[in-house]
Amino acid sequence: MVNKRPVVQKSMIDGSLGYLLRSEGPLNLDMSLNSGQAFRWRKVDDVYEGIIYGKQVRLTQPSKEEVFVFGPASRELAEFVASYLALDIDQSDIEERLAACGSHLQKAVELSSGLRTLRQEPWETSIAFIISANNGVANITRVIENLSSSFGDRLEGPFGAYNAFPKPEQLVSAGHDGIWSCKAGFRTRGICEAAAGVLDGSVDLELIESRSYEVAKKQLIALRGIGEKVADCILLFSMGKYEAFPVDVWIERIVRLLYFNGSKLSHKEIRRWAAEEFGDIAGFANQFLFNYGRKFAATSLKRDEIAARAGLRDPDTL
DNA sequence: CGCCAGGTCGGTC
DNA sequence: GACCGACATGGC
Repeated sequence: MVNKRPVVQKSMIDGSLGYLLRSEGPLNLDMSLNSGQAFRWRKVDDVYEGIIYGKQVRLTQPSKEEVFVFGPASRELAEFVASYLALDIDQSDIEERLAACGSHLQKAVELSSGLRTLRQEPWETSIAFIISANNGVANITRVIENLSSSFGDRLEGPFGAYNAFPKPEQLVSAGHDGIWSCKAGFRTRGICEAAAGVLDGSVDLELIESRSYEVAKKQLIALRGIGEKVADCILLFSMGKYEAFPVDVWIERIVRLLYFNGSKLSHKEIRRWAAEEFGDIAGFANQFLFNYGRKFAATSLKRDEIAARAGLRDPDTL
């Protein structure tokens, strides 16, 4: 799955110095940064500004399989960016294998070719997806921003001041009230406990990452605010466990519609089905199916219409 | 007012 | 095991 190291070279675009990263296969930077995996990227024209490993970066996609990292980025940072974007993953191979899984996946891949599964930082990703529980993307983004501006380090970057995502000790000293004031709601307790655990060492995210998918998932689920779905998101988006298949409302809808004629199906059954169907690349399939499901929603394909398409009389069975 | 959002938890049966 | 209501918050 992982082939060559991505090519990183010093370069210049429109008079700006920086590094050019070459991707292994299709890449759609815009889609990859705005597909609900990451919550802190801001777009201005065709330039994306974000924070990777605490460093402020600006990216753009000058051509089909390239990313430009605006200077003054070091080679080391450029390589972090390449790793974050998972440019070393052979995306052509992934997309071909998924397309071979059937016409639905083929369409889903066609729709979102170049959608990468990012390799983010486990700590920030864990908190972000604890926040995601029964929440909308706009709200999740707002809470993460509130936490960062209230408790993260205020830093001067090459493109202006910015706030790093708070470290565990910063969230611990923020306390329950501090986190609550960031509008985290009932997820506050989970955030507090996760921060305390990581700080005192009883929760070791690196160690969890080094375990098998099954063991790592059990250890994550032991934490408050992390259930099956959130654990799978953390495992997939930050720990390279590509067999993880997070099942949320969107995945449930699209899987039921495309593969089960709209009939009811428990989340457990969906996970089992995905493991059977996609095996070690279920996580990539999940990303494409999720985008596919969201696309339906964007084109105002609501419950009734989905039901009609699936040939159902009762949209309530959806 | 209602329902929904990249769900989880602590009850029940 | 499985099902169910409560849970903060904001948008529509």
